Amino acid sequence: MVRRQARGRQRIGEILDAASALFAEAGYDRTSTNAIAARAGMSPGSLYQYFPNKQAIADALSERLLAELREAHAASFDDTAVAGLPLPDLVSRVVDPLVFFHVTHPGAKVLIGEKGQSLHTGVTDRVGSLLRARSPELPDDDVRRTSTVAVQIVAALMGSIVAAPEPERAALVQELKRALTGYLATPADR
Amino acid sequence: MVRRQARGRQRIGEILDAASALFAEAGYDRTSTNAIAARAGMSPGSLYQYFPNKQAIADALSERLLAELREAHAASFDDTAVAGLPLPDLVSRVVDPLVFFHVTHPGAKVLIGEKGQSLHTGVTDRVGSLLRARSPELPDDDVRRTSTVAVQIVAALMGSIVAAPEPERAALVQELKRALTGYLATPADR
Amino acid sequence: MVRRQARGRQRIGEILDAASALFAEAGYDRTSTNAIAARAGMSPGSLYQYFPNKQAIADALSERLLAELREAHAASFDDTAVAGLPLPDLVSRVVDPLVFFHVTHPGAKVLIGEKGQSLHTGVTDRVGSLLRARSPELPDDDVRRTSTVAVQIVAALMGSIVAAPEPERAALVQELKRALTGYLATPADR
Amino acid sequence: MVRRQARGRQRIGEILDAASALFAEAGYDRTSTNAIAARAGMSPGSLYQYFPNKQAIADALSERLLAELREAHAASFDDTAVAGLPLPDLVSRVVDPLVFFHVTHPGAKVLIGEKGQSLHTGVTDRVGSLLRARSPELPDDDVRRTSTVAVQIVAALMGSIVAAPEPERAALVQELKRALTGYLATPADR
DNA sequence: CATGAATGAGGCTTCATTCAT
DNA sequence: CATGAATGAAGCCTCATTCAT
Repeated sequence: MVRRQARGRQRIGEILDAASALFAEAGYDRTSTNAIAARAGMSPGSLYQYFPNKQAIADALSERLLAELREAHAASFDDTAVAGLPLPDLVSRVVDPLVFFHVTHPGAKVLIGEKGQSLHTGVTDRVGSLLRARSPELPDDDVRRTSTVAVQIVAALMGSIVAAPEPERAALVQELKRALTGYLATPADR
Repeated sequence: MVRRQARGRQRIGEILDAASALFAEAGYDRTSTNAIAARAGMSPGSLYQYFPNKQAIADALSERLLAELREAHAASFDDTAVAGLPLPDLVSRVVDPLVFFHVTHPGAKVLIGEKGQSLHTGVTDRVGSLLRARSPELPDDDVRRTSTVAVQIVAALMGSIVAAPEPERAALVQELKRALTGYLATPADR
Repeated sequence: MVRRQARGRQRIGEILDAASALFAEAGYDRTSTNAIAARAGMSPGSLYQYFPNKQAIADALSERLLAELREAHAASFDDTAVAGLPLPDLVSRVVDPLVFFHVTHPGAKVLIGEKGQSLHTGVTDRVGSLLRARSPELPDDDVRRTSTVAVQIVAALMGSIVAAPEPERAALVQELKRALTGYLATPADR
Repeated sequence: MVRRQARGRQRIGEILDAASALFAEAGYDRTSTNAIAARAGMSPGSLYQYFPNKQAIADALSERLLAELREAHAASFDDTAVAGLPLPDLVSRVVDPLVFFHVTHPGAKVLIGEKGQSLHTGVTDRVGSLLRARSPELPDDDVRRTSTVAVQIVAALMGSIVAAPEPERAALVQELKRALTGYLATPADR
């Protein structure tokens, strides 16, 4: 029965892989559940053994992406050591795995940035806690707003970055870092 | 026959108004052409007299939005006088009408930011020419890249700005300006 | 434009005819909307131009059947002259057109008898008003109960009657009349 | 292997219990075999070990209901002593256990009354033999017809009876008895 | 040129049934 | 015999587009 569960997990993974690829290619609305099932090598009925409806697939995909993202970031630095880093270094430590992640998971760019989808929320929270660690005196509202803006900037540029061929990609990543650094270094008021 | 053309232009305008409203409410995919026709007070058949298919409506809407946007910006400053402005002032002169425009035309936020749609391209070109005016010595590639990034930042935040209720909206606009100022003020290299 | 409406009414009629036949053959659940459309000589999409969903077709069919039934009964006697009739005659005047009606509209037997469907309610109300006319002193609850029971008896036997070939059919109609006469002639209490 | 068979019988019973409950809740068509299996605490595959298809479950359930019904009736009186009873007493002796049975087995009301399902046939035969015992001189056709009609009347009203809350239920049972007594007491001809 | 009925492919989802384990 | 994942046809309904009037 442990085999059963392992098999189930694998099939869920296949579904999410297929959905990720198709969402990346055509977006959520234009991706049919039958197409996801076909790409995952199963029948439509099987897909519905694992997910109750199309939205649930997107949700689960968001969850998985978020988890993988957390893992990737955890490998890049630990939150406690963050307060002392110079801003450009911090930005690089955050952005680089993020870019790698998105290049590796092109499906992410469709889900991230859509409010209410858990990935977006999760990433924003994570960035918020980083900001909080660096600026403990900042009001909660400002932390939330700044992290939201930062995440949206990243999300906005990520599409171009992922789509760009390699020489240009690096340049765009530079630009993203410049934008974030410039944004976060600029005093909030005035 | 001049009357004919005037009538046609008006009907096209009605279609675009309807499409704009519906795209804003539900997005492109979830807006049906029949709904657009109904909102525009005409039959589906009539709609197809003016547009060959759904995408053409979105394209025409993008064109019209771009034209209106140009007009709005032209009223805010003239390109030739831009070189001397301090950066924060320039940003405000660009961003404020843009925000006003998007608040007034909520449909724009669905179309802007989608690559290949003419609005996006047009706005990027326009920003590029502003950059060029301020930094004549910058390589073409850098101008293009910087303007693309700037436009994407604006597009990314515009959604939240339009959606936010007024006290928060102003705060988000501040953040957008901070982001742009910070980005453009930060030296490209290093 | 009057032609348009006439055409629409006709197509609605065709849909109801088709639904009636199929409901009679297989019942509501086993009748597909695509089958109704096909039998009505139109595409599934056209059907949905006239009805928002499957249940609405059944409802409209019930309404139409009820109206036709009212007409048939109105031709058989007028309510005001009913009080003086001997019970067997009254029963015949009610039952005969009903039987003719059901033989002519086999779809009716699926809809009648299902509580909450308007035909059933309508017929019960009508029978109730007949009872009320004959026995003005009867409590409301008894009128309702008696008419409900009478209608259910008719509905229950109608299936066999419609299904039976002619010599047997007449015999069953006799039985139905006997049942109703016996029921209504028997004093309620004791 | 006796254990085997005992186990099998028990599982069949569980399936029929589950089916009975679900048929009562939603009807035959709207009850899925998977739901039956789940309610019976087994897998779909196991269910199909005992029944070749969905209809066979309904058939077996009808058989079982009929057997239980026979048992209930046998406890209420014996056929040989029936000839001498006054009609109202006979009706009560038949109807009361029937009502109790249906209240106890709500699933029965979906199956009874559907021609060709064995429960209906069985009940009709039983009533026929009662009639035959009381009126030995009656032609076979009349016996069959009368018992069919009587059973259909019972079946028709049973739905309302089972569905009604208690004060109303008793009243409806009274009505049912009145209907049967009236029907059977009324001379067949003229 | 307007109309709106008509089309039919296709989307999401369910479910009776089978089969590998 | 049990399990439950797998199947795939089919059901209800939508919608971009066309065409007769």
